[in-house]
Amino acid sequence: VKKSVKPPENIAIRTTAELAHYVGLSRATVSRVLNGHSGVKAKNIKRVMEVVERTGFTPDPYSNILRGKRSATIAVYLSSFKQQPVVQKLAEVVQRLAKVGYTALIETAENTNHAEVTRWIKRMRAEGVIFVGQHVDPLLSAQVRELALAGIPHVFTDNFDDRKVNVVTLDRAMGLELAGHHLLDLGHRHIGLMGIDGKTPVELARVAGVRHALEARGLDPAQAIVTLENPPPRDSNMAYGRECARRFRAAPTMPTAFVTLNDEIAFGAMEGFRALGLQVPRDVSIIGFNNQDIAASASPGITTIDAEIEATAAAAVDYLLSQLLKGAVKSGRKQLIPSRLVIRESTGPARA
Amino acid sequence: VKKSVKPPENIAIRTTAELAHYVGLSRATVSRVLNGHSGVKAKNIKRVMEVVERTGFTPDPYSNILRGKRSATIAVYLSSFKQQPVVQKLAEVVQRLAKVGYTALIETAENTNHAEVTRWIKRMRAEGVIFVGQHVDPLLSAQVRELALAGIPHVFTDNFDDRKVNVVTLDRAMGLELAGHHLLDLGHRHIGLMGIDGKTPVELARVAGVRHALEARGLDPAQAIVTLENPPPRDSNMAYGRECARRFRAAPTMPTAFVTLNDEIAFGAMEGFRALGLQVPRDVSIIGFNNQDIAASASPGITTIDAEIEATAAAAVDYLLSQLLKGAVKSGRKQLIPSRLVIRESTGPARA
DNA sequence: CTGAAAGCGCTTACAG
DNA sequence: CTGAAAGCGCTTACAG
Repeated sequence: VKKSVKPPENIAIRTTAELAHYVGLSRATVSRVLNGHSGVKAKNIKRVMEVVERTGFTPDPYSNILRGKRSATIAVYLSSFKQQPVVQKLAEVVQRLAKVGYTALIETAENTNHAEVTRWIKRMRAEGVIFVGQHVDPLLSAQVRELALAGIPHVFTDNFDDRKVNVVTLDRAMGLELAGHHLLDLGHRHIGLMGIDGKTPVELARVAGVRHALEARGLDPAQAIVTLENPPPRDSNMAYGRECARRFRAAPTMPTAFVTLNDEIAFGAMEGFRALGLQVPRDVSIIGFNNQDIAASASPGITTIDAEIEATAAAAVDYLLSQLLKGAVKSGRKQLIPSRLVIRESTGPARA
Repeated sequence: VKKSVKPPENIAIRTTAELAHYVGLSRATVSRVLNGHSGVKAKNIKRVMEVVERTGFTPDPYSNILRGKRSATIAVYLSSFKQQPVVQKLAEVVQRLAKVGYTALIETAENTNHAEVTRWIKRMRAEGVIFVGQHVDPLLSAQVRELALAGIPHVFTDNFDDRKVNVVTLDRAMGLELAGHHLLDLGHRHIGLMGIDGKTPVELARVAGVRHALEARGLDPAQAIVTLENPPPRDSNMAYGRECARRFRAAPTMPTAFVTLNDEIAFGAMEGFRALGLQVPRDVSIIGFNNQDIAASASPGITTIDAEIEATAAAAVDYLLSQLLKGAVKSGRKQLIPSRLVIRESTGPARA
């Protein structure tokens, strides 16, 4: 064992072989020190660690992956980069994965064909997949099944229309039910819907939430829920809200309260009603959805249902990790994240 | 060479060795086919490709990285996940990298110590780094220098206060200069600043932009630029804008036009002035910054300076790639992305 | 035109 | 307590 000369500060150690040579030990022993194995002379541990700390040497992760170590990598497949909430959820997921030592590999439906998802995931040796955003391609079902066969677990963070798929998503029905009760408590008896006209499962769940609240009070949903016969086109959310306000005002039954698809529509509606001489919440109450910045910043602040992006991302990541930990690939598990109503100033007592 | 039996559809081929065995050839030949090398019998090419296509086999990337192939990986280091524009720029960067075959590895200053950035990048074998968001830690300078020594190129997508560092960022001074000229064209002679009170280099550049516009018309900036002696605290941008409006209204000199730090402040200011009985743009003109959704959706639409997030991300990625391509690590390069004024309805002729 | 062998960097039985 | 050797999956000189 030759004494190591006091080295220059900028010495670069790139491999365990170099490190071993430098400290006058074998690669095996150096590796043992690096991995904290017992049965190495204290003197040698010290000698190795001193150099490691000084040079910042870290073993090449790729050789270990090659040897069969897990890649510590999770694929995140986005519906799109263009949508604000999707990107926000992505950020949350990436962050949570990082905290438990996983690196996220990100891909979009915009770049890759849905049919290639599986191949991409396998090629990258990802240990699991998280789907973020609204994925609609039914081909994805087959892909997910193929992944399961390959022992790769998955989870969707938004509704995906397939019984066999794992989904963690916000309980929107619950959110709307809370909104409904809140408005009923305030004495409202006619509730207008804005932007919730579609027939998608997600939107139907929202309507069902309002209906439940009404039925719980013995009210007739068919009579209490008011929709526009002729909703305007929806290019800009705010403009849509403004125009909805105008049309509701002109409609035969003008409700005293509204629930909306999102905060921007709610904001536009507030503006619209104000322009028509109505005051919020004195004359009209309005509830948003998502609890975006705008809901807190608007004046009056908008009562809204929180999107629970953090909780959803956390639950999705946790569920994926639990599959990974158990080495069990699950399917068909549905988890609903409870909704939360954030009460601000845009809702008030119904006018007598 | 043994004839391959018609295989079951779900055969799994995981390595070139398995593939070679399956088609009755050597790993070397299979590898040649996989990499499109010439000098393989057409019959054998066909035989291999047929199985590759059916099974979706892709060679393990990690073994190639181990052999010295580039990792096709770029580190993206964020200041924070909490800021909207940072996350947006991240999305743009990730997307652009993906398009040219690079995978982004994402890390935040929130999780990692600035002092560990270099180590993280080296450990992950990233080929380069993109810094996104406002990084303030001066320790980062040393890290970047260390990266350069290791042959790893970098670029910042936001101002970073170090001459030796590569930066691609929006020409904010130009944006404000355009805003200034626009307002002067409309006859305004007193321009109020909202949210641009700080003494940071970025904010000083903004003020300089307005000053240039004024000086180009022979006006005295000291007289034309109006600031609040007592700006309110800035917790919420919208609330800040509203309160600024109130204080300017009460101040000795009430400007006829305003430039603001961002669209939300502009929005709040519009609300604030409206609440005071002033109309936009009849009585007051207001210019935002960033061209966020809210600027387009507001009513009136907000004249604003586009943040050019896409152009900035594109230029940053391009610059990093060019370094990678040339194998040359550069330093001290500053690139300004030209600003663009988006004229909407919140600006109009100065009242006589 | 094809195959056997070497080698990328690491860790872990195995042998001492 | 330590080291020489094997092996992860791939590609590429080298030899035929």
